[in-house]
Amino acid sequence: MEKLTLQHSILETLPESLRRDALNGLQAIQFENGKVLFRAGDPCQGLPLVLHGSVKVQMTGLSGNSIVLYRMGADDICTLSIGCLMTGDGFRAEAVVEEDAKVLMVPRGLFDRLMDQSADFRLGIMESYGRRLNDLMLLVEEVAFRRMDERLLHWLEARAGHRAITITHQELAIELGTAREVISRLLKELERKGRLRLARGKIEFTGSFAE
Amino acid sequence: MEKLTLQHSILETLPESLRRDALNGLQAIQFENGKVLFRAGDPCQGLPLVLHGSVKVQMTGLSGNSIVLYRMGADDICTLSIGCLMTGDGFRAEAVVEEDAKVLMVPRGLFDRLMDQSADFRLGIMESYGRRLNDLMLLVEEVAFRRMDERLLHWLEARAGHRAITITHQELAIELGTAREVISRLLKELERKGRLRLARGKIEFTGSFAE
DNA sequence: GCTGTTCAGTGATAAAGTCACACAAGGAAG
DNA sequence: CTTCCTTGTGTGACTTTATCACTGAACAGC
Repeated sequence: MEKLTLQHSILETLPESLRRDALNGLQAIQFENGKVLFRAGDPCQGLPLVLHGSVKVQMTGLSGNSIVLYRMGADDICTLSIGCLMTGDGFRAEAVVEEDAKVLMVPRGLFDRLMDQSADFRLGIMESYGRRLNDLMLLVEEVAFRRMDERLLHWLEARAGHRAITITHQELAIELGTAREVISRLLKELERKGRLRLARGKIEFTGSFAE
Repeated sequence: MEKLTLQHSILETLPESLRRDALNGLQAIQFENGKVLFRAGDPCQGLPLVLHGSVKVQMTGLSGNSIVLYRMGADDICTLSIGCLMTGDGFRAEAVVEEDAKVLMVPRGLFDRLMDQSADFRLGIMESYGRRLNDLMLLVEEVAFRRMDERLLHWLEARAGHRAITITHQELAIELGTAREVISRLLKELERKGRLRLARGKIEFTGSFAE
């Protein structure tokens, strides 16, 4: 029954013997909300496979500002780790748990073996890499050319399913890679337009957001 | 003697039989300056291995502005192509030859076979992916948090080995993902400070750049 | 020479980032 | 219940970038 909670699609495709073998060398680690999977500079211990929960990967610039690069959810692979695992370099970014997460850590040796013996595993890794690269390219485009009010609106709309969300302006600024003041002003503007209502640490959507 | 020109480090590590086998299925393609390897939307034909020359990969936003994401030089791999090759999606970016380049095109079948049979090949691919991901992360950081004058100066300093460079303000704007006018003003400012001299389509470095 | 095209310079204005500070909400300790 | 402290928010002033709308200079091809 413990095994049922260890399912990750990239392991499901393995031939039974290899899969059983792999799972023996692995153990799921439970991370609580707010826990840090790795920090900038940390060496990479292994490839994390996210079983469930949500982890955000963000990086901090020399200026001290931060930006969220991408998130990992159920059935995701921490692609960033592979590069660090290969080169032995430390991480450039940090990973913070947003929703309690369960993670499998695949050590270097096992990773190499799986890459060697399973074409499906290789395919899964390659696809994951491709997606991540695409995500980052889109992020570059967004940061370089999109206006902040559009980006904020887009971010909010993506979560407007809820009646309200719990987030501070500072956290929202890190999501979009800007300054807290900018977010405060844009949100105030949206409140004036009647699209939402602001409270300390909380944003309530009103009318026009619920479509 | 033709073979001598087909060397690429990732192929050098292959066992002799596999290598000979691989090279038979490959042919080098010569690209002239200005030629486009692929455009946004194009499907991926195979994995390009750059033998020599220089190719820049850039993307264009909805707004019509462009930014250079990274460059590939001798012995590089077009990592971006792998993802497209795997998922079958079209490219999000375009690749333009800057210096006449010779490129080997590895088709999907051969790529799979090399991934299957050579641990060194896999390692090379993975390292390349890791580096590219790091590059893009750094680019995000730069675009999001660095000031344009610093970025321009940094870009110029990286090429100050030459006495002068041939580039238009528009091309420089695409390098940094900004508008032509911004570059024109910043360059004018640097000229006023005596750090360079401007001419149509050319920038000459003076004094303080040559260290 | 003329003519069209590509490049560069610049003012006006809007958007975004930075700095500095005021103040309000909520929790903890007395 | 006060008082104190931390955290979160609002805002003015100013700088840096982006965008728009032009102008004129440099060059290429008749």
